[in-house]
Amino acid sequence: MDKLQLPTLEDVARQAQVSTATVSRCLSRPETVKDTTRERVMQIVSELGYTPNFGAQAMVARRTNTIGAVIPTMDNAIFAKGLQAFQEEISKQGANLLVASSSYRKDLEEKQIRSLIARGVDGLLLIGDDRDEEIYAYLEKRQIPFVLAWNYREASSRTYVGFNNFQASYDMAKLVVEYGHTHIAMIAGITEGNDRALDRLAGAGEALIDSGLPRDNFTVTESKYDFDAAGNAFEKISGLGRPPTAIICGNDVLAVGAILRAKTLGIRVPQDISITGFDDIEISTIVEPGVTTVHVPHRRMGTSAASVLFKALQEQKTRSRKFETHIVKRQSLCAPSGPP
Amino acid sequence: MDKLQLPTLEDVARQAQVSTATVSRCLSRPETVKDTTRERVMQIVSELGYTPNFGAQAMVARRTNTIGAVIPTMDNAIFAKGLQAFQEEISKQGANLLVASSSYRKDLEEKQIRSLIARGVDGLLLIGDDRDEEIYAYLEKRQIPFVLAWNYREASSRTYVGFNNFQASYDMAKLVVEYGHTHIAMIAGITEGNDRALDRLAGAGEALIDSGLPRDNFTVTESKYDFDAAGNAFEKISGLGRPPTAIICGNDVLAVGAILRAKTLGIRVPQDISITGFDDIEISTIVEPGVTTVHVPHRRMGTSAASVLFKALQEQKTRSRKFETHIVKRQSLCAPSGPP
DNA sequence: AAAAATTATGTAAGCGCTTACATTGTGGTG
DNA sequence: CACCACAATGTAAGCGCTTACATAATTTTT
Repeated sequence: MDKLQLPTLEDVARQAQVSTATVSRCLSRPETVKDTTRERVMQIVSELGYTPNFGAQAMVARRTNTIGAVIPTMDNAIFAKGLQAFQEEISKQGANLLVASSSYRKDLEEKQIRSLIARGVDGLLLIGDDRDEEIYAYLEKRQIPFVLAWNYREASSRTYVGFNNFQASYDMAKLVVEYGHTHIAMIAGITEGNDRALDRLAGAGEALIDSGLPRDNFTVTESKYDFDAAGNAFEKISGLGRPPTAIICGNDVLAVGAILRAKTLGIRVPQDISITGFDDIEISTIVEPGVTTVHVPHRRMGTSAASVLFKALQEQKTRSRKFETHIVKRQSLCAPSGPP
Repeated sequence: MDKLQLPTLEDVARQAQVSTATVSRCLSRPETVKDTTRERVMQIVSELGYTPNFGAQAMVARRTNTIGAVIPTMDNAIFAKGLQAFQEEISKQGANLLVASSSYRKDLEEKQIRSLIARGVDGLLLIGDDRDEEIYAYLEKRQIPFVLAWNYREASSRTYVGFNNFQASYDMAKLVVEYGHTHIAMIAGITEGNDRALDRLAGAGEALIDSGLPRDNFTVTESKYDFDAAGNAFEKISGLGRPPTAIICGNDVLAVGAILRAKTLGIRVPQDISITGFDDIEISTIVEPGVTTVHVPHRRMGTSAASVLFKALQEQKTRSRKFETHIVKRQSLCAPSGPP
């Protein structure tokens, strides 16, 4: 069977005995058409099950009412919550969301961005800001409004909707020090192409230096965001000659992965070693001990990203939006139990 | 500043001193153009940063290379994993994914489906099959290929890519009975508009009847998919005159919610009461005790849904694809500890 | 080397819609 | 009742692209 021939504006016009212009007006600005005519037209429209052709409409309107989003992965509670909220807001505004994922790979992300633009998205949601200048230039050139989410930078001409990863991580590290820890490790996310991971690493590092701890007391490992990889990183760290008394993790997945492995190894958290997380996703409350972590307002951030983007679409200008984070204390962090 | 005037095919053609047809061919079927010409054209294309206009292309090609998906929510590991895999496959095929969520509401789902179709999606991914006949008629009329995922029905003309929720739940209930439980409750998902939840409820019910248990020994509560609601359901059940010794939960979120509340109430799982889940999402392995649950191959299902859809797009016919599930035994289910 | 076959390119007709502008209809004014 | 203002509708020119078909260039065949 052939691709069905859908009814066109002209079909409606013919049957309603009016011109295509009138039908078009009935649909887009009904108040400009006489009541009796409009009723007759709309009758035919629904009779025929007419729906305007998207391509044609997009072509002449020069917009698609579609927003694109490129996120590292959907399969991760960190982005899922925010993205869901983003989508809801988009939908509320009568637009649609085109999603692509980059698997945390710069090259793939660039490909996805270009693809979404070729698909005619009106605006873009991107995560973080670590990408080639060339991409920004392209975005600029094509005049595509975009917002950078999940991070925030004070002095920047770009539009951010997020929080200060550096500061939040700094605060967490300071807290760990306040608890009395002097030998600290960090399991960071892969920092390559991930400004959030890098900022969190840098923030923690600076806090420890500011606290006067010798550099040697701070060990850093990078790990992929999965339980097993984090577990391996934990195992390596805990096997060190003089293991740290606390591990700051770049996010909750890493923290939970570390805790799970600790259990396997018979290491008690937090008595033997403290562990902290970042993001405050669900699993942090489920694992035992609960993870002391940085709470991030995922949903509000997603919703806000959408509204900022819409504002950019209507007016020309936008302003960044900064969210505050705070530390949620659970059980995975406590004071070190003295020298072994 | 005005909307930037992007370069068109004609701009490229003029600068490369060829016709628009040649430029178009360079882009779509490069092998039909002489090497020297093609190189000259491509040079200009990249110089101008030309990207074909989506609307125009879609209009004449009568396809958008876009697949739509309407899922209950992205903010839930159940769909996130599968959707991510679905998206990856779509992307591999050079198409894009348009996502919408229905919040488990039939009316919203219908709206989203219509909206996606108006946006010109070439095919659709839908979850389950409980929706008005009218929608199927519409899909049929517009000849939009679609697959129904996360469920599977033997005798149906529609295309399913999923598993037998009824059977899987039946098996789980049978297992619970085998362990020796005779008083059993179920915390089901909201079954209204959710065939998976309904099938799981029905499957468990039938298993208990087949096992010869009196109907009165089986209590059913429906609950939203969140920890707190599930916790409330658990509390209600555990407060009954003669509480059941096992609770079969419609999915893992419900099971974990129940376990969490049990802890709060000082009820031991599984010693005092056994709890089972469904879906085998991450949290089932993290919570203590680990949840005995039905493992579902989320990623394979997502990938498969995409390929089935592409096959539908190319040829006309598709076949459903059934996945097998199996029970993963963890610690939340054990034999009842004898009469209280 | 001319004819035939093959390859490369150009011409132009749409695809379905919106909208500026032109035309026609309607009712109010002097 | 001629004239004007305004409302309702129609006409037709694109929007940027693909592609069938026509034409020109090149290679193969005899």
